Amino acid sequence: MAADEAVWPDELFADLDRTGPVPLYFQVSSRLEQAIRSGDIPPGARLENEIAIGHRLGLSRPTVRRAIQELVDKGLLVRRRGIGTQVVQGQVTRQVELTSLYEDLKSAHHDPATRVLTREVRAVPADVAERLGVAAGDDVLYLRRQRSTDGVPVALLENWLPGDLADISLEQLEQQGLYQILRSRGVTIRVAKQRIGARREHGDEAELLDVDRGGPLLTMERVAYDASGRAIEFGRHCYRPDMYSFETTLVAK
Amino acid sequence: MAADEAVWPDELFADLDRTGPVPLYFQVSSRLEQAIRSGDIPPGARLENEIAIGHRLGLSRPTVRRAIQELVDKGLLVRRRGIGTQVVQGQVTRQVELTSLYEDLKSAHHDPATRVLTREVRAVPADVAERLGVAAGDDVLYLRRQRSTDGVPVALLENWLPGDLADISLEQLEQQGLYQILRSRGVTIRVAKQRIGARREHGDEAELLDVDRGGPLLTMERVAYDASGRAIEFGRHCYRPDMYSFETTLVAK
DNA sequence: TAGTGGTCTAGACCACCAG
DNA sequence: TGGTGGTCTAGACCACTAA
Repeated sequence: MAADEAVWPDELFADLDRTGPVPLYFQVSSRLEQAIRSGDIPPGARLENEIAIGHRLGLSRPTVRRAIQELVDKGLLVRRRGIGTQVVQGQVTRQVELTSLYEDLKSAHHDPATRVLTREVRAVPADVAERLGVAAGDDVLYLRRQRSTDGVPVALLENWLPGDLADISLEQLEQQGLYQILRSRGVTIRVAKQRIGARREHGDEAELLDVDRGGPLLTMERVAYDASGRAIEFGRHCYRPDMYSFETTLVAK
Repeated sequence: MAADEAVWPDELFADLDRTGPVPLYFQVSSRLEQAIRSGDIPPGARLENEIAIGHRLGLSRPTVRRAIQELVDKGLLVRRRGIGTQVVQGQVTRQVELTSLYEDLKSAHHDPATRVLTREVRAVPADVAERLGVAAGDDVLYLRRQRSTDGVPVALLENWLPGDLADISLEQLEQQGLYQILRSRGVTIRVAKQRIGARREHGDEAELLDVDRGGPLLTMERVAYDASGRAIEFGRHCYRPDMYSFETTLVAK
């Protein structure tokens, strides 16, 4: 065994649950991720080889491989043929995930609040109809919300949803994120396509976001689709750049 | 066979190369991707089940599964247990990939050009030293470049590289992207962590980017690591928001 | 009930890299 | 030369969905 080989506590993986609904590869990868993020397995440490890990845990190599692959995709591990698998150097950061801003802020231990500025059913604008895949002139639900965290305005959110989702209540919107509401209605977002850019403030945005007139804003446009490929939501958001930015980890294929 | 079942031309997959270095799953996924992007397999079409595809192509199910998974991860296909695999609705967009801006622009059939504003070895600033993981006061290569496409300035790129990469020539920098130069030296980027934001123009940026004084700029900071986890490059870039934005496809796990 | 994808096994051969 | 990850096979059982 090499000197820099990681030898994690056996008990960390001793109690795999083979009867429950949680996949074995997920149990392994999530515990391994926790061990890395907590520093129990330090940056630069080498893992045992895949077959040895499998033997140690009583798992086949493909299952171990899949667990490791999860963390490679997250940018926590690096694999090199002929060398082995290592924990990456550098501090680990959170991924851009398919969650709403509300959940983003909540998981960062802030106190998010939503103020609904507009909620009405109206005819869909032409540019939105195209992105949402609905017929021109169809009724859609239009939302405009102001999102704050710890009392400071962070974002202005404009959203358009197909007419059959128009019965989302104002109370719900003030207490939950949009994606959370959709999930509770059995609508699950599977794919989203988004574009991040910047532009100058205009209209009432300076007042609502408490920024300088004509100052810079970070913008995001997104179309979200459910499992059947149907467009569920089109959003056009703008953020206070001193309060919010997008983090991503990219992994070469 | 269901009415909406996709039956792609057999000849599209008839000539799999089992001897060459290209993995079978990659041959399948790339041809399938092309068929989807070209519209030969239309949005909403259902694929055959995995075992049938495997039998048709003479491949085992895990190999077919992996090919399909590649396209699911790219947001081109959606899988549902008990239902099947479908091509997503909505136009397909390009992924944010681990390439440099130069290659981004070049692949979009534009004509990118680089003007090197500064290229010198200097002591590393404290904030950069931390991100690059080098000792305070170490010599690093500092680059400042102006990137244009079709004669219009698009971005200002500031980069810092460890001292042992300081012999990158000015001629190279004006003719290739930074990542391309690094690859030709055997340095391969494997993981990058980036943050996208916005801020106000300041200093000489208005002149160099041909934008209004104090106008909005799209910004990106990035640390890139090689396979061993060593930081290879720290970049601090700003973009003309009317000329550039970041597109991403997000897939729920 | 029949069909789908989700997971898992126990092997195999290969390409690449270090010593 | 020995060890590593990269790829591939040929099965198996299960959970979920639609008819």
